[in-house]
Amino acid sequence: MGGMGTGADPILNADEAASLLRAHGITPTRQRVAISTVLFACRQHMAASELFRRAQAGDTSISRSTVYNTLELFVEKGLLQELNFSDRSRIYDTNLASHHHLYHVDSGKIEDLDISQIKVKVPDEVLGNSSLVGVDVTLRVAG
Amino acid sequence: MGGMGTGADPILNADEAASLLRAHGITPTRQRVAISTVLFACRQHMAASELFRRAQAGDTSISRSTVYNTLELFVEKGLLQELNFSDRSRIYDTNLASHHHLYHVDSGKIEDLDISQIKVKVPDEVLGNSSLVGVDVTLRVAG
DNA sequence: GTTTATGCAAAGCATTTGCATAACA
DNA sequence: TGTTATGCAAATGCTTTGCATAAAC
Repeated sequence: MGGMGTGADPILNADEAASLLRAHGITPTRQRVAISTVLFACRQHMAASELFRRAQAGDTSISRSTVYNTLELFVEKGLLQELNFSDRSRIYDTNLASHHHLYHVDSGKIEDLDISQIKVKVPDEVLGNSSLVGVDVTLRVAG
Repeated sequence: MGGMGTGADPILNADEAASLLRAHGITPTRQRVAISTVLFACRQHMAASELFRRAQAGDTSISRSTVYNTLELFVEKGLLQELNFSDRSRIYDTNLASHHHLYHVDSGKIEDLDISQIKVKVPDEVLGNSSLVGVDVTLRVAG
């Protein structure tokens, strides 16, 4: 990865997770803490469905609805970013910084690229009357 | 759209569709011709599921499997491009040229951008040992 | 007559929904 | 008590699969 990050440590224990949630205006319930832990334990991109599976496997049993509700809440509160890969699943990213992606077509792995690593030039003409909300770049690579 | 295209006319009749298919090494069955017609009739991005619905609505009845098989075949034979938008559906593009996308976040509409309209600079370092297969840029715009 | 394409119905998978229960302030 | 969170089970939507039939060469 490109040496980015938000300054937070990659791994959280339960107490740290609770603080993080509170800091974002989220009531730290047992389930939300568990989800945060799974999410930030392995700093990587994770599908909602996979998170549900992992959460169930752990000691804290959590329902599907709660997982989906919670992830949505986390995005709303700025704790996560939702990605746009066509996996027919919701993919979340603990990396909050604006960044691009390197997609390994063979393995399906996704890596982050620092925003500064890719230069994109968008002429005003292409936007017309619309305003630019964001630029997503995905480099597809093989091997 | 950005004045691109592959030189083909936007609208096909049945005979033209059959020729197009043959030119790509595809046996022009009744169903495949019908699918091509729907696909190229409205030159735009279309989801597999929507194509299925439109095809059924038309005079030629086509099964789900045939639609999905055919779209896969068309991609394989270079008649279509499959896109990576996270709509939880397969989206196909009749525009074969390498190009980028303008995504209207409000309406969900997708527009094509000519490859020349966006300049992207990818330093060699970010690729490591992998080789670049493609660059996908999506501009998210509002309003 | 063998290969290739199509159709049908069911299964699979991720997500969403409605409503009842539980936790919390 | 009233609000907020969770759980369960069923429904939804799109895609995939297996196998039988039909069409093409």
